[in-house]
Amino acid sequence: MANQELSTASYHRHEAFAGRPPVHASPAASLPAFFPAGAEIYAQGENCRNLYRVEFGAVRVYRLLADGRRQISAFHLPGEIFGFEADDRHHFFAEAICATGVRPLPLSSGRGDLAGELVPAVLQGLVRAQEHLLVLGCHNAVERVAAFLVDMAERQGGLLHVDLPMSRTDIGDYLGLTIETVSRGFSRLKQKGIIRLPGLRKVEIVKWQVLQDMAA
Amino acid sequence: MANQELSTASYHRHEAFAGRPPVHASPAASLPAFFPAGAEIYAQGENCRNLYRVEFGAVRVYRLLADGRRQISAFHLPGEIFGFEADDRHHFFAEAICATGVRPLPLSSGRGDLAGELVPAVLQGLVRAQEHLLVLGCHNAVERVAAFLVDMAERQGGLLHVDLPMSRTDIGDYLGLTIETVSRGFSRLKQKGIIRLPGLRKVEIVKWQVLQDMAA
DNA sequence: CGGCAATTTGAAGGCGCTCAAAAGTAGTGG
DNA sequence: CCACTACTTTTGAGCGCCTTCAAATTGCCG
Repeated sequence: MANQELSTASYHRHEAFAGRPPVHASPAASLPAFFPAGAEIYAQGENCRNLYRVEFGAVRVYRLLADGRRQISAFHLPGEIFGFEADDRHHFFAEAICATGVRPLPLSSGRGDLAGELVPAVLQGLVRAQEHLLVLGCHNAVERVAAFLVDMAERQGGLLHVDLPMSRTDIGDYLGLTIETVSRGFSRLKQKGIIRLPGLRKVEIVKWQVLQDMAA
Repeated sequence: MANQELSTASYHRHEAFAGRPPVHASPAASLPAFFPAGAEIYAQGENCRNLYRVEFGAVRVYRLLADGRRQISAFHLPGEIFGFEADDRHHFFAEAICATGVRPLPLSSGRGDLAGELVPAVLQGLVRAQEHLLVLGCHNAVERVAAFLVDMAERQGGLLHVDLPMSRTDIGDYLGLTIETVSRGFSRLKQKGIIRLPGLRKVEIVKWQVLQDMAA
């Protein structure tokens, strides 16, 4: 499980960033933090110190059950804010999927340009969670994979070439499926000519409309 | 599907309320509205006029797929606020499950005691959605039913006698199961002595700890 | 009591899971 | 540059849980 994502290669690729000044300077925001692949950003039970905005890379937010089952509740891509909690404790784990830069945001600055940015971010998180609920509650395996690809494509700017920073295991734990079933989903979509797989973690969407219809 | 819930009996039980003055008088809040069982509170695509707080009864919030599949994303019980959206349109349907009173709340009153109440309510909605995601993603049929009962019991004050205003169909569409599987889940729990079923829509929890452990 | 609808129970089939093995990739060292 | 190794991903076969279809039962109200 701790795998190639921890390799020195992917780490060093962005290592220089740690010393660079913040890109989007903001009076209220702290300096960005760098996390290598697999690194923990926060853990369940920890105090909430602040929120986070992804600068580059990708983050998985998940919960664990006593018997080891894992539910990834969300992936977060650059520009997205995560780390909201109802009280002052984290109820989830957050980890960098690949080499990732994250900017801590003040938790509840009474004033500041952030105040107007936070409520929409929470609402977007709620919308995403509800969309995900629909997928888990109503969709079969292939439809879930299709919905996942459509979502990732839209969040990467609507391009037809999608980069998946996460492993099949991550996708499985996100979609409530095993890695084998996820893999079969990809294969089925490829076999039907809906997508192509130029690389292990690259997807090219050939028939966008068909894919979107499957995701319903 | 439109069933006994629409019976005149359950309607008239609370009919007198419509003419009663608001219980929790608040300068910013409108008068409460009454909805008989099965009545639509708002529909997907409608403009968001306001939020709502349940005064009595119960509400189901759901989405429909083109082929008729339904995902109930949340039930709302007295005291809870619902109707949040990311933009000015409703993306869900909301219906009264039984005879229900609902108080419309101003959408974004810049000032007023409501302002401090809204953000926690959104966050609670987010927490609930994420908890539900965990259930749909990681739990089997019996565990889902157990989790549902635990949740309902806690939201009704932690009592061991739980009233379920919703039908098995509603529960199935909430848990991503068929009504038959939901029913078998109840039967299994009853057979194991974990719950008793004094009535069709009444549950008595006998072994709280066991039930809670199943729900993980 | 009789009729209707919801719920429960039963039997058979399908989809996804488990177990297992093969194929493909990336990184390391010769 | 190529072989070797460790890992992820893919593919295959059999099984189990949930769904589907069907019938029996229960509860509710006229």
